[in-house]
Amino acid sequence: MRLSEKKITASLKRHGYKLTPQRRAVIGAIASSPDHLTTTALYQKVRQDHPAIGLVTVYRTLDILARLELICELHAGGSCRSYTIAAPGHHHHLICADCGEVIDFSGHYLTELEARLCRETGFEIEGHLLEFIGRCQDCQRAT
Amino acid sequence: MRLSEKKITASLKRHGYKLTPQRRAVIGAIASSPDHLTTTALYQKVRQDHPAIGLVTVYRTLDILARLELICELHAGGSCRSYTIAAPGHHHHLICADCGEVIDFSGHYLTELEARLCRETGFEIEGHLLEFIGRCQDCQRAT
DNA sequence: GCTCTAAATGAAAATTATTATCATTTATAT
DNA sequence: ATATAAATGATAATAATTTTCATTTAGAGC
Repeated sequence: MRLSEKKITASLKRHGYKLTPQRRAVIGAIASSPDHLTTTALYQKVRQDHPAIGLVTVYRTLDILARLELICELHAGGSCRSYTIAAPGHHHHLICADCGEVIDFSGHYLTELEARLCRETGFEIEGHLLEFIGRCQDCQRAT
Repeated sequence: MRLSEKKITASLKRHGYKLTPQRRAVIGAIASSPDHLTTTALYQKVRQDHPAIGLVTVYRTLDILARLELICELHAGGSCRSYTIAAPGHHHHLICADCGEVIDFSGHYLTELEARLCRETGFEIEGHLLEFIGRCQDCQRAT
């Protein structure tokens, strides 16, 4: 279950951040897209509603949202970093190596492994990222 | 089991790439480090033996090696991209959120999940990346 | 070993992504 | 309504990566 826009703004306020129109616009843009978007893509999307917004503000907002774990940051091939609304505890992606499509899937397959790694390495594990790389149906056909 | 330097150079030749001293130096540097290194870190390491090498050549070599899947590319927090010798089929990392230490661990925990995802989504899965984010023992103590 | 040629290199410039600075504006507690 | 700390946007700075291009070189063929 993805976080709602309302929960996100509530969490921002709870943490003492002001709720500016710019922040609302960024949250709106990210919440209304099912996909992972890069900072630049998001900037362009936000500007449709809010032409005066600065790229820097988008960066700053994403930074805050990611710290609060309200959005999910994904690092992948080439030009790094993209974001999507967080689905708490789930960071499971299926990424198409050709077209870059990202599908999220849910599941808690890793609890046991996580416990074992804690024991064996002394790491304190905070989260995980599981990505499968492959080719989506469309790109398979396109070959 | 990590790929040996010899296997890497053999694969390069097999694919029609020339074996230049620069490429040997980059391969040597990456093979002799147990850690993930960023391009810049690697550049500095290579320059100890080969002071005249250009940063561009390091980029180019890493690019080729990554394409041939002879090294493993890791995208993680902040200043992206680091590399280590590939251990075919294993892309399992334990990353410290504080100091950035990366520990590789082995295991084949995902085969079953992978099969299920193929069935359900029609993706053709080529590989995966499993990262646990947490804090290593040193950084836990440092708090 | 010597020659030739396509491939590789390195210097420099160009792009792109991200972060810092700072004067101005604004959300919100009072 | 007002005061003020926080947020914004323009600009500049930094960092990471890629492109360009003239020069050099690995290695195939003799």
